[in-house]
Amino acid sequence: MASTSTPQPRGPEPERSEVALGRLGDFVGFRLRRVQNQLSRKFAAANADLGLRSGLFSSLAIVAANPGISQSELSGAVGLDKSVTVTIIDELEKYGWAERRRSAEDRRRHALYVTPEGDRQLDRLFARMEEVEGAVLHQLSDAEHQMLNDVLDRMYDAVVREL
Amino acid sequence: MASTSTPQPRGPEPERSEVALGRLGDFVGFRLRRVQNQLSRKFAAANADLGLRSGLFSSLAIVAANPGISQSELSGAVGLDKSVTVTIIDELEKYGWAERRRSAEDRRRHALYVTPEGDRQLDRLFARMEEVEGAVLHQLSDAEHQMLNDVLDRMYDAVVREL
DNA sequence: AAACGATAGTTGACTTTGTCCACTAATCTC
DNA sequence: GAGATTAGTGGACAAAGTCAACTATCGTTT
Repeated sequence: MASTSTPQPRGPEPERSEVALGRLGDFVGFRLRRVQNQLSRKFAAANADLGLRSGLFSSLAIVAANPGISQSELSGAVGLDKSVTVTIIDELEKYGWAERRRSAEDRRRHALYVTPEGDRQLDRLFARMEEVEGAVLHQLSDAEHQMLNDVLDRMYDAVVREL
Repeated sequence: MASTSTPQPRGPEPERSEVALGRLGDFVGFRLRRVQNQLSRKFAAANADLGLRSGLFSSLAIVAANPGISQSELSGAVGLDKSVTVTIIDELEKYGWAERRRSAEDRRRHALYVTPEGDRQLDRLFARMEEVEGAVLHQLSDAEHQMLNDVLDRMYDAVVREL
């Protein structure tokens, strides 16, 4: 991947203006989206040099945490379609960060594993992510941070359970 | 940090395939994305009958809260490109929910206004959004809800300020 | 063991969404 | 008035997700 030009994720700059939010400000979903948009924008900018496809990082992280996971399970965990997962694993293999191994018990399955090089890359990515989040989390006390994680987990459980 | 990452020795026991998050669980951005994805999915499903384009709802809400706002200002507020805003306003006008009026002072600008019908539609949409969020927020105490909003606002201010 | 349906992975067509660039009309500056 | 700037528009393009079909394996039924 030496010759291709790196795609630069740039977008409209976050505007600090005096626009009223109105009733929109009463909803958590709006605040959530706002923060999350900016965070992912920052993370993409920090990793623009690598030209990472979105979803690649989390997929790699999930595989690392679940050695031998199948592509279907990975799809479910990351929330992507199976077909998208295929192309992500393709890229991961191309980079040499992960590999497919046919499962011995069920030869339909591809058991996924992270390579040592993939582990190193993951370390780098996690470090960058920590850096990006650090500036934001610095605003929060430890208790608030903990509360936030806890609340978000409960919200996630609630919203997932009712589907 | 919350209680999520649990190293699982995945044995050949497919009781309930719980996927480990690993280090990913240490990041707020991940949790944020997770919850927000599910929430917006639910909201889209609740409004599938209307075939709403994404961003249309928030645009309408912003116009309602800022009568006479220009398209550029709206773009900045919602975080979309100007060209995208154009097509959104096109749709809003087609539905009869909003309208462009040429500004008298600056004839380049389109001052945007929500129609009475648009206001009624907005009421319906806000009601649905409340319904969608209600199931999730029900998990939270009032104090937690308040703290969540406060924390998210501070995070947003922090991430916006450093650009 | 042959046949059936179900599952894992793959591929390709299609839609949606966002980004970028060029063009116009109007405004502002000098 | 000339030239630069801004608001809005249109179109080309790329990234990303959805969907349906297809192959190969597996499990179960008969």
